[in-house]
Amino acid sequence: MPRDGRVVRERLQQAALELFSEHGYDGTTTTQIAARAGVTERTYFRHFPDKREVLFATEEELRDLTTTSIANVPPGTAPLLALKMAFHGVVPLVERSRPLAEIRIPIIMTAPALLEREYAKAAALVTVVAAALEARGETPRTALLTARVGMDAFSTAIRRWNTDHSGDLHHEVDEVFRDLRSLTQSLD
Amino acid sequence: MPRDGRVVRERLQQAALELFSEHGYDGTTTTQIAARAGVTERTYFRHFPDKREVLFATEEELRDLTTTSIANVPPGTAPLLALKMAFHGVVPLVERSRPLAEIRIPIIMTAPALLEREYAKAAALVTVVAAALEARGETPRTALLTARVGMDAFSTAIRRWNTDHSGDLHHEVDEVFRDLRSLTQSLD
DNA sequence: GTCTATACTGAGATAGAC
DNA sequence: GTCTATCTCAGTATAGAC
Repeated sequence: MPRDGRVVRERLQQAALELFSEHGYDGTTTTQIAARAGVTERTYFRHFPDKREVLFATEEELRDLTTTSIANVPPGTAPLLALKMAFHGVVPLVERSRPLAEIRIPIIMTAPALLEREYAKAAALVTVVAAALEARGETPRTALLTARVGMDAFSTAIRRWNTDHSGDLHHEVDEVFRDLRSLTQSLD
Repeated sequence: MPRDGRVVRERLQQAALELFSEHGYDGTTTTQIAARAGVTERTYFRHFPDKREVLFATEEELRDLTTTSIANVPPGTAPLLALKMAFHGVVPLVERSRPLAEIRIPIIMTAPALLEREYAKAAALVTVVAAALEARGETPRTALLTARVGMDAFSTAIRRWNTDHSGDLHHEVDEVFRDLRSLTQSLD
């Protein structure tokens, strides 16, 4: 058995994907995941703090790229526009992740415990985005509202891109921000 | 021991509030909650599906009032404006709930497991709001985006109202929707 | 790596409310 | 008697302590 931590970690992730797909989340035990990866249950919990987290370890890359994308938008850009521009920089990562997402999402949808973790990850991302906006000089008030609305827009774009099987996520991002603009026109 | 289900349920909720405040969420067992309410642990799980849910049973009232408030907005009103108007109808309930919220929120903030449930409840509310908008004739696409953005606005207003100790939630609602309007101006 | 506490589940028995 | 709420008992799996 390889002792390389990264290898073990990836095997655990792969084993979890397989077992959750085969027997469902509730029908799979952490012992089974560990066994299929060739390690003990104790080793599983050294890599992931709980049974759910094995499915969410990919979020870090998204978080980091989002943060740097926001930081790279030219200074002085209005906050929501800055997010829209930054999201275009994140599109390639999301597009690359589609094959994995097509396995992950059906699993997550069937287990309330996993859905909760998904929402928590989204909330954590909003916090990170708000911090990135504050680093650009926005006030905490503006940063938080903008981060929430912006992440709504981006996740809505991704959702439409997935469900409508549309080819271009860039296009969906632009469209959802246009929708956002017209929705708020009615507030005058 | 009283066999009335409602009485037992409320005693479990009260016991949980007390014990979580005294010893924290992790420092409290479901057995202790049940014992303080004068029932067995098994009875606790008859009333609440898990240890967290005892703190979230009040959400139903908010959900129902939100739904009816949206339905009562005059037909033909633009969707985001309709939500803003509906939220003003929900304000009294939120204001009335403040004393309980002041006990609940500090507990929730200290336990990641409770935070996750809070996010899940918010997501469920977004789904309900989207359905209420669809019932008004909006397309699913518009309904979902509007529901997400609208609930962001409302929860941001409530958050500002709580942290700034401002007196009037109506005012915060109006202000956050004005903020939303000006944020999206930059998208042109 | 071992051991244990605790969250949670299922089946069947029992006790009040009507 | 019927129904529903609660209790008893026995167990599994997660997660954390040692």
